[in-house]
Amino acid sequence: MNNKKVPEPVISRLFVYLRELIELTKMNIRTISSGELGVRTNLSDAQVRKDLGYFGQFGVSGSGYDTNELKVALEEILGKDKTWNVAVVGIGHLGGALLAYPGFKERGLNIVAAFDSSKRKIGKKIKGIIIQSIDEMPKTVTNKKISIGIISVPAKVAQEVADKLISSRVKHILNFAPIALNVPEKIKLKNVDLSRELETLSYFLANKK
Amino acid sequence: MNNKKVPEPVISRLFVYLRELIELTKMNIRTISSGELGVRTNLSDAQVRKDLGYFGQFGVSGSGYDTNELKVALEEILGKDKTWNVAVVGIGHLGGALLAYPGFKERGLNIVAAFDSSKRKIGKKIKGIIIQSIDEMPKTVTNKKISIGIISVPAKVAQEVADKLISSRVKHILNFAPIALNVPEKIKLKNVDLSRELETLSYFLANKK
DNA sequence: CAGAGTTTGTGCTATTTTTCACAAAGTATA
DNA sequence: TATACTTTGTGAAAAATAGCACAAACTCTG
Ligand SMILES: NC(=O)c1ccc[n+]([C@@H]2O[C@H](COP(=O)([O-])OP(=O)(O)OC[C@H]3O[C@@H](n4cnc5c(N)ncnc54)[C@H](O)[C@@H]3O)[C@@H](O)[C@H]2O)c1
Ligand SMILES: NC(=O)c1ccc[n+]([C@@H]2O[C@H](COP(=O)([O-])OP(=O)(O)OC[C@H]3O[C@@H](n4cnc5c(N)ncnc54)[C@H](O)[C@@H]3O)[C@@H](O)[C@H]2O)c1
Repeated sequence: MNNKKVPEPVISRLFVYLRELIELTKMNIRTISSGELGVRTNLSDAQVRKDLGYFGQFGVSGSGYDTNELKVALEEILGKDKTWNVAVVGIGHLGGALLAYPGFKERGLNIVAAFDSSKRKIGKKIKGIIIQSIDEMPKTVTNKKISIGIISVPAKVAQEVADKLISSRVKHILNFAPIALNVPEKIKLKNVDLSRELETLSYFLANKK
Repeated sequence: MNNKKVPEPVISRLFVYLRELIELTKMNIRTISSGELGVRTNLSDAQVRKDLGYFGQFGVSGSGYDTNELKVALEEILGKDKTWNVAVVGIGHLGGALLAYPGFKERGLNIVAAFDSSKRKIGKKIKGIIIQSIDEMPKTVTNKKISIGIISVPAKVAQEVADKLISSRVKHILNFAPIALNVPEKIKLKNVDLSRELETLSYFLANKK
């Protein structure tokens, strides 16, 4: 165990290990080596060990990691014993897909509120959640203890939606709009830029050797 | 201009610069400094200049970059003069959202085919595209010159879908299923793991200082 | 056109992240 | 219990990425 701050890529990979460990325990596989875990996650054995090394010593020389023990340890480290409430803003194609996805809840991320500006949509119920007007955001965020906001509105209104989320006291934001948002230091902002991912692939087509 | 290989994060950012330059030219802003471009994209001025430096010298000391000139140069570098054909496999919530998104076409990424395994869906038409059976993939990929495949099927069938795409001669893959896929070296694979993005945010909630 | 002010391009430095590589600690076998 | 494996944990090296800082190049102003 060391005390250095943990790089974000490490955190991100821990979720991948955890996901795999959940599968392994379901399959009743009791131990796994860093090498095998690496194969299953497309990462190197050294990477697996180094990542875990940020949080302690979980393995046994010669045999590897106890899958259940490591799973429990990672759940603890990653806060998987807790659940978090999430709001989605912009219930269009993407927002609707997010609302419909059961995988978030399975991972302790409960979408408990949905907001949109369209008169046609407000009041409609999707997957048990009533779409609300933006005006109700501050009240709802407080009442429902929402800590994460997802932005899936068009780019040109994304900044104002971000500001509204922040003034409503959401802690962190996941943004799908293809635009750079400005948020205060303390707010953790993650961007998912789908066009950019696809475009990057197209670059390799255009510049193939 | 230097000859070193271009890091992928650089490529990715060039698309962000380009997007901004398109806005700037629309707004009839003729020149922009690296500093200002950095502010607009949440990047440092040095980063902007370094990134551009991989491809040449585009700026003018004392005044900055000609927006239109740089836009044209980036379009050339990034292959934006060409268009690419894309197939989506798995027309569920997410696949449907991707099909409906007009932004891809605007960026030269044409979704020209959709595949699903569900009898209920095959034959149905979404946004002008008829959903086909997986069996038709090899023929369609060839006929429609599809070079990128998007995987939006459940994780447990994602590998077989990837294999099918590859044997159908798709060049690169964008994968939304939360699982590590194995693909040949020459295939560029990008993963978008939405749960992981959200979970990473929840980590910072669980471990806030 | 001289002097003040801007901004680029880039070598160098710093930081972050990954990989290497091996002693130490365990397991398995007989 | 000895011997041959296997696998961990981790410093130290390497690679990848980002940031600094400044001479050189250009603009602007009076
Ligand atoms: N759908 C995709 O596959 C895709 C791909 C890449 C990027 N994106 C990005 O994701 C975002 C959402 O995409 P989408 O396809 O779901 O768009 P969409 O048009 O289907 O949905 C946008 C929704 O936001 C709502 N909205 C508009 N202004 C609002 C406001 N001020 N407050 C609250 N709600 C508001 C609209 O009523 C609509 O329901 C966009 O920024 C888009 O660029 C989407
Ligand atoms: N929707 C989300 O917000 C979200 C979030 C995170 C991750 N994901 C991931 O994205 C993927 C798609 O999610 P979704 O919500 O669209 O799921 P979905 O269930 O709505 O759609 C999946 C589609 O794939 C089709 N399918 C199943 N097996 C197939 C096969 N062998 N060949 C072709 N098509 C097949 C199904 O018929 C269905 O239409 C999943 O891997 C999911 O884990 C989705």
